[in-house]
Amino acid sequence: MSEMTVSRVLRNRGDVSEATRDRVLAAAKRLGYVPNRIAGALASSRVNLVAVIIPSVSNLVFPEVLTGISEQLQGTGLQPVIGFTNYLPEREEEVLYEMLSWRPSGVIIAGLEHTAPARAMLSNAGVPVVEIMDTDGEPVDAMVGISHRRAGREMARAIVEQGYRRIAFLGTKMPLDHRARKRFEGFTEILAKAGIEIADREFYEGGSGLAKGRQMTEAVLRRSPDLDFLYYSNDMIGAGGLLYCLDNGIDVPGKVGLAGFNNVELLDGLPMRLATMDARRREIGLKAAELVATAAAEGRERAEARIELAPALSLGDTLLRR
Amino acid sequence: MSEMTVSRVLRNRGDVSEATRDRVLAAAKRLGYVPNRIAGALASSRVNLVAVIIPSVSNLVFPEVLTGISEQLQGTGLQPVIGFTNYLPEREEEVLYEMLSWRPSGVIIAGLEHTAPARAMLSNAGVPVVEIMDTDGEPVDAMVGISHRRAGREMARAIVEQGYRRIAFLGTKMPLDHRARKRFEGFTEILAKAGIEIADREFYEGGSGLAKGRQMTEAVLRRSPDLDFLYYSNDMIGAGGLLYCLDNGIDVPGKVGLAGFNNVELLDGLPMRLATMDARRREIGLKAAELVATAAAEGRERAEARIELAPALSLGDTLLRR
DNA sequence: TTGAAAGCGCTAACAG
DNA sequence: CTGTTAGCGCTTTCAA
Repeated sequence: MSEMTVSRVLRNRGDVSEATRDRVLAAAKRLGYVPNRIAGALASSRVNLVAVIIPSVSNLVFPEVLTGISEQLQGTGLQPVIGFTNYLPEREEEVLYEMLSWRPSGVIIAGLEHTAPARAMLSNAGVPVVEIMDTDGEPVDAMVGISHRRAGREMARAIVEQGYRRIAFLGTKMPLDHRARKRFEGFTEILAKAGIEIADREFYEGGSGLAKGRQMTEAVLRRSPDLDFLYYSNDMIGAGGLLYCLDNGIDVPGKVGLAGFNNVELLDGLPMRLATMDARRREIGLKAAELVATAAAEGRERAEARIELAPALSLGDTLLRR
Repeated sequence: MSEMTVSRVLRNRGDVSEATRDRVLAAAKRLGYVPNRIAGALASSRVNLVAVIIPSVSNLVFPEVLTGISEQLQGTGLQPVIGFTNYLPEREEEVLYEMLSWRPSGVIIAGLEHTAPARAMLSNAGVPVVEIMDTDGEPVDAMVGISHRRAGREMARAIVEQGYRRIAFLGTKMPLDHRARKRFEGFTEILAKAGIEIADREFYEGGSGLAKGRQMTEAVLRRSPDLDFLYYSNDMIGAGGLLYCLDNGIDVPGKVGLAGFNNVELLDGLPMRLATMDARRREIGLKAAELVATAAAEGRERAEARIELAPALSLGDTLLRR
């Protein structure tokens, strides 16, 4: 029997007689044969891999996106391959180069901001590229996400409507985090329209966590005791802030209102529900994977879509009318 | 100039004159050339990929392991490629097959329990295989982790020593989660030696989170109001339980002591520090990656090591002498 | 339904 | 320091 016949059986392609097929399968199993996709890919110029490039996996944000991607890719024959950038543009460039050298069937990459060489690689990749999470900008090919500017604006509107006036922002140092920056910009834009200026701000570096939220909250309230609202760049530090306030007998949301961002499900179950905004992470993953899978299946070189999901505001118990 | 010279420049191999090198690099950059690793790998039978197979990334446990792996692999020229099994043995088998078909330079896989075909694939892979997280069992090649039986035993000892007697276990349904099961076994073993039987138990399915911890705690305390200790299978549900107790005026650790597992840093900052046990996740990732990298660099087909790290008990504020 | 030949884009090995 | 030749393990294409 020729290797050709074996190849046909293993790929379920072309016509092979039952008898031959069974013999091949039996032999493959007995020998523990695992086909060499490297050779297969080279010969067919088809690779069943989708490159997924995200900043990190400790952020609580990305696991859900990945879940969506995995789920959607099930059954398409495509496999996600994940790479991490640690929020470093140069690292992103390296990872992208590395992944493209494997000629994946598509690329899903977080954010719209990339170095010039990275953008060049993406537009020359010859496969569908979906930029995710953010829609405030121009994608190389397709994008799926929410507008973080809008998210910031909507939260600001809700806060102003409830009568809060002495408002502080607490979040990451932003040069690296474009999405947090855009939320901040949208946020201050609406405040400005209402004649309000950010009363104080507090930034942190390193991992977020409840403890970090406590520290920051203590620091900012000590510095500006008259604050009546704290807007956090994520739920984790927001939850820390909430716990700090409760521990210290600070009336929430009467004396101080609080809001976070992301709608982290893990945190349901806090003493109060933190006001937050759902970033639609899972849906972003699902949709991005669908775009890639469809385009790849049709042999298109681009996905070409712009999908903006609406961030969903939830007021919880910490942003109430007083 | 021959393609061979180009290849040499791009791989930094062999002697090439400065002038030629510069010309090649310039041309590569200008053309946006990205080498085809598929062809390269086929020709050289060298693949700079390390397969990393873990259950999921929403577990809070695995992100840290991945961080350790990524970190250690930096600079070795090796790249981790991650696959998810969702705790399903059949899925693990598929993912493993898929990954091995790319002929990675090494495999890092969570757990010691695999289907027979999966074990066969691992032992025939011809590359170093490191099984991580758990050391209670026989590895195919190498293993790095903690003994979950021992972790359960040590926690039980600490609890018994503090005089607790009416002890409940709260955790996942265990058929899928071997490590939780082993902790439970170690735990009950020590209790039995002290003449104590588990007073109650409560299991859950689906994602863990604070809310789940609250529900379970309420349910178990309602059913068995005389409990004096709750041992949770992870910190997240433990934290939920803690918040429940505090909200309901239950004296912790006076009336009820609490302990979790994992030492999730994110949760530092709760009103009380939960007793827990550090599973040494980051170090496991670091060590596993080091084993693979070393073996791969030396061209060995096996890593052959058994590294058991000691789980570190921290008593926090919820497992105090009363 | 099966087989034979050619070649995917690169690198090992050797020659110049 | 640079070039040539062969071939990695498959799939495509065409012939039988």
